[in-house]
Amino acid sequence: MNKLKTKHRPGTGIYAKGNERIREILTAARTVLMGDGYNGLTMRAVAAEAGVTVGNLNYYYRSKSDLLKDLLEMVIATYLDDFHEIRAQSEQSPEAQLEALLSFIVDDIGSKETTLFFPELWALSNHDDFASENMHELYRKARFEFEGLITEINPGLTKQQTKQLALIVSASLEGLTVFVGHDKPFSRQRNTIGRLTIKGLLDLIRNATADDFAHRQRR
Amino acid sequence: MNKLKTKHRPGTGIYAKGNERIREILTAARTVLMGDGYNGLTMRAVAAEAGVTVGNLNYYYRSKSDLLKDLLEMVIATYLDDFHEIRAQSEQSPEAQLEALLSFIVDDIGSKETTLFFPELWALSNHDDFASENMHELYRKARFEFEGLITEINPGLTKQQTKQLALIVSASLEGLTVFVGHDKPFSRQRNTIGRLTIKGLLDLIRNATADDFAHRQRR
Amino acid sequence: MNKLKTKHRPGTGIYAKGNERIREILTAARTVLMGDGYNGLTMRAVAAEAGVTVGNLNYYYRSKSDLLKDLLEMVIATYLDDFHEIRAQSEQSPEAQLEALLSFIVDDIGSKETTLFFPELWALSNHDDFASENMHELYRKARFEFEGLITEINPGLTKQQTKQLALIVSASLEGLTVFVGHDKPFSRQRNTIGRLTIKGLLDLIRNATADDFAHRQRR
Amino acid sequence: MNKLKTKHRPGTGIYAKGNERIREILTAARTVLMGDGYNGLTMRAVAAEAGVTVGNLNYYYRSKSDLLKDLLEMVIATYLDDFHEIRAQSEQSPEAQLEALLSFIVDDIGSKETTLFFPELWALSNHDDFASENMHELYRKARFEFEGLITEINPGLTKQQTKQLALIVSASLEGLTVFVGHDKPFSRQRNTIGRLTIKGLLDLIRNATADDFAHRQRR
DNA sequence: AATGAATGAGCGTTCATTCAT
DNA sequence: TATGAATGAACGCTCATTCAT
Repeated sequence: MNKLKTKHRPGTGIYAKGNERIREILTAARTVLMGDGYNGLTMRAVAAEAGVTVGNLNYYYRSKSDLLKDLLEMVIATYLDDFHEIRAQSEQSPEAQLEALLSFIVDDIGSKETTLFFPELWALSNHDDFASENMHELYRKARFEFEGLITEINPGLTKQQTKQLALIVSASLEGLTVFVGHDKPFSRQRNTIGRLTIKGLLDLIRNATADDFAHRQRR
Repeated sequence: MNKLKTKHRPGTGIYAKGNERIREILTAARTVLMGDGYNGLTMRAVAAEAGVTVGNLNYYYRSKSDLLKDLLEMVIATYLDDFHEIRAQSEQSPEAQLEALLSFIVDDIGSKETTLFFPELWALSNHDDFASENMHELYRKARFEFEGLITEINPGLTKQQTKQLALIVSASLEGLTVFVGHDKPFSRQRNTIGRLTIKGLLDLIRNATADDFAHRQRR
Repeated sequence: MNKLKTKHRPGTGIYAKGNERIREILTAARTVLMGDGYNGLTMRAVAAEAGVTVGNLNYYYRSKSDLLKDLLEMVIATYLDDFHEIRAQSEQSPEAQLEALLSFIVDDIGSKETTLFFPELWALSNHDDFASENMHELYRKARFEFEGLITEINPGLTKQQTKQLALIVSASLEGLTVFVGHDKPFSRQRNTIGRLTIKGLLDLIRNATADDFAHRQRR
Repeated sequence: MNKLKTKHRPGTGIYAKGNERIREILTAARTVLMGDGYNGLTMRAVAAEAGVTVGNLNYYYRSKSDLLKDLLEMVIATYLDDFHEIRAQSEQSPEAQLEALLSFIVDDIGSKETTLFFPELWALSNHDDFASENMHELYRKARFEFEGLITEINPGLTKQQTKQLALIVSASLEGLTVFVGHDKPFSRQRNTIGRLTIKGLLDLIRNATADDFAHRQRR
């Protein structure tokens, strides 16, 4: 299902050793990206972090852009994996399932990785098409999970209305990152704020009617 | 009131000519930052955009860091100015006032400047203390406007609860940037999604009780 | 007698104010040269030290080279002035007079100014003709003082032999700078070492015979 | 015995090719330093002289300071090597041995390399700790050679007195550099002046008594 | 699969100098 | 006299990338 189109140089990463190197390189790249931002993501820094020479890094990744692509795909794939796992575990009411899902996201926002990675991704997506496409694909898949549950909770909504609600749910939580993420000013209130945000979203989903989606004239 | 501590080289920008150059430089820097991201924000690029030599740019800004500081302060100050203007114009019910304020923010999210600037700021704030402090000061002042209105709408809330609601309001809207911002995949649905998000937030504010803020044990 | 051919821009330094500025600039330049070496002697550094703008500094000195020339001449002239003063005070035996003169030089070597200035001058003289000429003129004048006394002490020597002895006297003392100068490893033994060096030189002068100057074949 | 702690980038200069490049670079750096002084010692100039790109120069030497350190150590080590060779060859009387040693130094002062290098070193040592330390270490080792011979010539001296005489010997010769060095005003009289200086020093050593080192009150 | 060597462009910054006012 | 503004070259250094081995 995950047709991962890896960007490392064709003919490399064939044997176990090379394959492992690639994994080390990508992990190192993630570390560097989170630590110093995209600005600090240099081939040299990645090579040093991975304990590899610059020449060798360029053997696996012919260009920095290729490395970035694989890096983004790897990190994003990781988030999707986590996501699928969570959903599989739930066997409760749709509300409870959605709440659990959103709670998981709030918790995840508190992790260092997520707090540091996503802002880089958001910024990158404004200047890099590849980053933009992959990011939106990630969010699309995440919203897909929400949409199923939203339909169960409020079956009267049209497909598009459901999608719009899913978008709001996703965006509202993402917006918390900068404020309650790891080491952020309100990280200690993450739980309270997260739960309250989720409550508001669940209420919105439950009570939404066609009227709420009507086009209104701007004054 | 706005004690702007500019960072350009002391002794420069005194006459009209120099002062205007500084303005040109900052505008150019903003353009470059939004166009190519922080990564593309080089002294040479700014100088070229401003139609100035590198030497002259360094005459006004001794270091790139100083330039960035003034740039952030300028852009952030602009947002605060807009903000104060909006609030002054309202003489309606608190709900209507808050709705107007949030609608303004949603509209602003649709502007190219905001869509491109804030993700850079979020990313930067993870690696640069100055950016972090100024960003959070901006948001603090924005929330301050919300808090007054929230108190009027729901006077039963404690100070802290009000603050937490204001944070949720701010974060939920900011989160929309990546999805309904300028040239983003859902920018054409910005109005509908924005209004719906605002509705959910207003409902949350109206109906919030002390219970909603209670600490619940995590499993 | 001192036909100081100042190098500052013609037409400047005419009035008292400008003249004083020039003095301030030269003092500042000397401070910078001694503090940071010739390498640190930049127009900007001198201007800052003198409390003057770069533009104004270039008004007085059209080029860095002109400033350096005046600086060298000023500092060297100062040394010559000191020198003449010393000699005038002596009314003792030639040996005592010479000893007093050399003692003065040893003391002077201990001063921060001399310790820092002369090595710069020696290095400069290898790459800058002007510096070389002025330096050697200074030493020539210094040796001239020695030569008169040496002749009195040992009248049997030819003119050239006297000159050669004067050169040895001068060089031997200058060589101490790097070792017993201000803040140098042996600065605390400056007195003992200086006196012993002087003793050796006086003995050499007293006992020198024509034989000592004979050309001997190498190997 | 020579624990040369080279400062070039770790991981470089391993193969013959790289090692030779380093040698070329250091030679080029020496040439530039002697030709244009420390002031003219730029990375670009060294790279050009060595026939290497700036990038490649920085590959071997991460910083100019590292390059300077290796340069100083190399040149200084060369002088020490010469020194040790000379001493080994002598099997004559102590006076003759010392005279030979000092004659060698006088000859060396006449070489272009020494005439140009040492003044730079003296100036540098006033502003650069590394240069200062290495320079004084060089002189310390040189004096060590003298001290042994002085003790043989005049066994009645204390250790400290011997050391002071050695210092005078060293300083007196070094002081000649500026006057009788290569292309200096009195370079043609180097031999005569050198021999006479050496004679004075040998006499001083022979005749020195404890009295000469007594502390005398300054008037 | 991996190394060290090398390139050339570009980075932020400083410099001596010029100029209009 | 003196200022602030401006230039263009050069500085030390880092970068992504290439290449021979």
